Amino acid sequence: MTATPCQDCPLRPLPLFMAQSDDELALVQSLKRREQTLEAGATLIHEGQVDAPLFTLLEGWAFRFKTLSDGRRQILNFLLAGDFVGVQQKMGDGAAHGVITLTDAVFCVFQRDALWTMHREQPSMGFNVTWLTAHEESVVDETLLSVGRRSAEERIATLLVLLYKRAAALQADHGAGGVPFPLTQQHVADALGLSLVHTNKTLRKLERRGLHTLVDGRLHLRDVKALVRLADVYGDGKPMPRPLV
Amino acid sequence: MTATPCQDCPLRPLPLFMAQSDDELALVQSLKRREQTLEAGATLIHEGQVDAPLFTLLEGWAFRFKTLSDGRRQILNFLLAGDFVGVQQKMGDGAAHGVITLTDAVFCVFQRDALWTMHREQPSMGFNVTWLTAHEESVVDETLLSVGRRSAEERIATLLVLLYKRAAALQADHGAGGVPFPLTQQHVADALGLSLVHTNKTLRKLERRGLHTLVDGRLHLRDVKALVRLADVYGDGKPMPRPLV
DNA sequence: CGACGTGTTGATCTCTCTCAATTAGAGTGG
DNA sequence: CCACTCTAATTGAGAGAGATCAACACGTCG
Repeated sequence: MTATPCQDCPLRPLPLFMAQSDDELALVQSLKRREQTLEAGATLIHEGQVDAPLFTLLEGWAFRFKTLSDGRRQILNFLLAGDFVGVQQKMGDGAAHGVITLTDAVFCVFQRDALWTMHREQPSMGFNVTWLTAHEESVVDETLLSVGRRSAEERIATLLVLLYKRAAALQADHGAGGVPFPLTQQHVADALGLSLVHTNKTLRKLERRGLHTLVDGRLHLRDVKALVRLADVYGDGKPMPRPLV
Repeated sequence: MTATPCQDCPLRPLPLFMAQSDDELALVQSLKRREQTLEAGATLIHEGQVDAPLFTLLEGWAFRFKTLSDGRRQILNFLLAGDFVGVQQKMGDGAAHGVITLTDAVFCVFQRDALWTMHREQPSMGFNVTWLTAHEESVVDETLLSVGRRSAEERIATLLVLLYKRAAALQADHGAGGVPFPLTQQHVADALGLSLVHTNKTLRKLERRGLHTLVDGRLHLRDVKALVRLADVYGDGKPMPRPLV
């Protein structure tokens, strides 16, 4: 439980994050409650939980999800280092989604009213939070497009390309040596609205075609061109620089 | 083009919206550029458009969508009076989604930097925007759950229930006499990731079973209990009071 | 009156799901 | 060191929900 001072946050050096003023840093520091370490597969937020605090994912992978009462599960999006969790259930009846870790993970925990304090004391950070939230929505939008209108092959290609880009952006080598891929096929299935079996078959098909390899928890894209063509994603999909909160 | 003063905004009396201080009203008023009236089926924002301003929907219905290059379209969510449009494409490469009206509609247009000004000058409003954005994401989350994990019947039931509640909340009679339902079956199909034909058959099946009626552009829920059971939505789905921006 | 958009219905077709069984690796305990 | 167990990945076979193809009905509108 040795909380890293925000000043030394491991996220700060990453090119993905914008510089913070001293004031902003001090404010975040003052709102930070503690750090929370969870092992892989642990639940950070239960579906329907009330009063969940706010989190920033410092290290590791996690995902947000919703389930139907008979157990069918839909993964809403994946959370990587720097992602913000918990803005949604602010106010009102509790979390509409759960959060579970994919790997051992470290979260930065903020008290519940931090969101408002941040807006009030440092509007620039409030603005960043708005932007971050909007950006997360656009990620969900893209997944909805996949699940609603892409074939199984296309969905998988899209997921591989987008997750690869996000993970690569967090690495020094920008993904040259592949990126960690801590999802089981069940996670992929739940994220794309597919069955486990069909996910497996489709994944194997793409792999046999030489589009990617997936060994030992690491993802390599072997034929980005073909994957992008399948995925039909706009632009180069590179994430924009994001504000750090 | 007689712009309504925000003071007299038709949205304000609605129970759904929170009271605004005079300062807040004055600020919004100062940021408001003009009103824009569009007829049904018109494009407010083109997919990929850059520099789109911010909008609030004052009157009518619209929807956000994305398309694949071969024309397959996914509707991301529906916009009703009071909804905010355009936070997403702030910053960076342009809108990731398009917006088209379903009915004749009136939008309140804000200059592009209004988002930042609002945060800076009135943090309470900035906070509201964050919250509104997060809330919209949760609507998309719910749709993703539908499209990913619900059967065609369940998806349609969910859409009917949720749209009904949203529309009813905007009416004085709270939906007693049904609510307007300006979607064609193609819209329903595009929102739920179904084909037009299958949407029609499923819609008819539910209607024949007496769960709802859909005549003359108005939706009546005849058996809410059964619809909710099919939809498997948590809580009573009633929208929470929302901040007005 | 013909063109068009929307809704409706029947007949196939196929993509994806479900069921079932097997393999491989990682732990655990004897 | 060897069962034994568990989880994740894999593959085949059959079934089914939903897609596609094709017609037709109805109203509006120029």
